[in-house]
Amino acid sequence: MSREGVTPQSEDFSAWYNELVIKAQLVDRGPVRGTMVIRPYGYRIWELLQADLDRRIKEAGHDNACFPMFIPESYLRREAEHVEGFSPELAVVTVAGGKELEEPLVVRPTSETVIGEYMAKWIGSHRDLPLLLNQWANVVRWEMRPRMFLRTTEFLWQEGHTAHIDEADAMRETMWALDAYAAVARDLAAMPVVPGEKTPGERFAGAVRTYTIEGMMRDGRALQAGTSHYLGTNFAKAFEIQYQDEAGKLTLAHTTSWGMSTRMIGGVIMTHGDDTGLVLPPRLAPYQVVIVPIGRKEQGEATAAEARRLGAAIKSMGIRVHVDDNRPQLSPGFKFNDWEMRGVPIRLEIGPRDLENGVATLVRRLPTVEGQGKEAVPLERVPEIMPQILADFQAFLLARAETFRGDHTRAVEVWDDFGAQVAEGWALAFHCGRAECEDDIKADTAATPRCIPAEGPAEQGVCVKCGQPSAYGKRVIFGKAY
RNA sequence: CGGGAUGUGGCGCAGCUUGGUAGCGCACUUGACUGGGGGUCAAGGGGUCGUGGGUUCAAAUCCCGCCAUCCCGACCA
Repeated sequence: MSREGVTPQSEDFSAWYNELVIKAQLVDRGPVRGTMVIRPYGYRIWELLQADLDRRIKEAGHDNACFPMFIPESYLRREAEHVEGFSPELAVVTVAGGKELEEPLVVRPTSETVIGEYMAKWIGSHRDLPLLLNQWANVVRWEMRPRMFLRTTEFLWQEGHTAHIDEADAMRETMWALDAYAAVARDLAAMPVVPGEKTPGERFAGAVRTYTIEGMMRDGRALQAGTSHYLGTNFAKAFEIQYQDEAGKLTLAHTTSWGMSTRMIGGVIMTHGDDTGLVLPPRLAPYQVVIVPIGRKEQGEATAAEARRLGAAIKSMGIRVHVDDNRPQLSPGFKFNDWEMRGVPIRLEIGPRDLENGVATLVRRLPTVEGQGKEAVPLERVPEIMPQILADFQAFLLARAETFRGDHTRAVEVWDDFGAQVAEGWALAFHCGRAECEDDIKADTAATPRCIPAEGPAEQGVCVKCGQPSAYGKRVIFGKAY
């Protein structure tokens, strides 16, 4: 790792990512394998995501709650598929208070089981439904191969858990959550995503149907950025979540669960970042604007004073701004590079020359249609134009990501073209729907079915791999995934 | 769990082959100059060399064990 900057993304994407998350001060390595310390700069991004999603969740009628992180091991066992799916990655506490425990405690990998137990307790009548719960929590999954944000041993997320009177209502809920995730990804993260259903092989352990939003990273790989599950009556059976219907008959509830995690931050990094470092969409940037005063002595005092005054004016517009006036040991050039690496959307420079001319020098993190290089903006106009500049930059990032995804997605008709396409991006292909066939494809190309896109046109064909008739009535997106 | 690598001031590394005073760059502290794209000079502070044992007059260096982390593959939000 060199002192200046990061390994260029174009040279080694993986090294770029690993260095960048540390150097941009988003995270530090945790003391335990696979864990991360989320530093203030990274945590602020999470808070911004969280604030928006939490608002949506509450507006749609859900209430936040918080369940214990320790789950009796026996709970997990009650749903056969669920326990089978999670067993390999559980952290289990067997000793506590200096004594061997009678029943081991699992550190929650997700909370369907505990919450199911309490749903059963709290639901009696059809009038108790729907029960709409959400919790913001940390969960632990002992993953084989950790990667900052994308797959850490412990991560933060939100998990929604709901119980409904019937399948139709539960499915409405499932799709509501998926839409909310797509909206957060698109509107905040400027990350275009494809909503769709997972194939049976990729389904959540214990779900009847799993839905996902898939984003494309700048190396062409796919990232599952949020999932929503219709759990049918699987957990209702296991935990006896039932209600008396209007006729007085005891009936199983239909449940859902849905989650979005700190992985989304990894998605932001890999959707927008470039050789220079992070590129943060304004709506998620801890600092939307950074002001760098230039000059020493009296000049420095004057520019710093103006920078602070301008900073206050910009802040009063509701914009997150930082004045970099407390690091006299660093040269302006260093600061420029530093803030670019850390992904700040807009930089304002105020030097003696600017002051003479009554302007600030404005620089965008990337050249956009609105502005290319540096431009001088009259000081008094800066605050009023800033909201639009930020909005334009946000829109530019989304459009750029959409273009990138379009350029790296192709329909593939024959197996000979498949490998090359998934090396670059996504392949839209027909598939027979057989799990063994998915496995063959994965063994050959490392690609997996990412989703059956909700928006995909109805089409029939033959499986790109084995030639059998296609399933699903449309093409499936294949890609290499994180 | 397989394959590869690494553990030496805060960070990045050299030193190990051939045992003998622990070194370099960056960062940090102080001062001066400098400041519009990763400054210059000067003077400083800071290290049980991952860990346990062994060999030796003497171990960062040689031998054995252990631990941890990272990277690449098989599982996953």
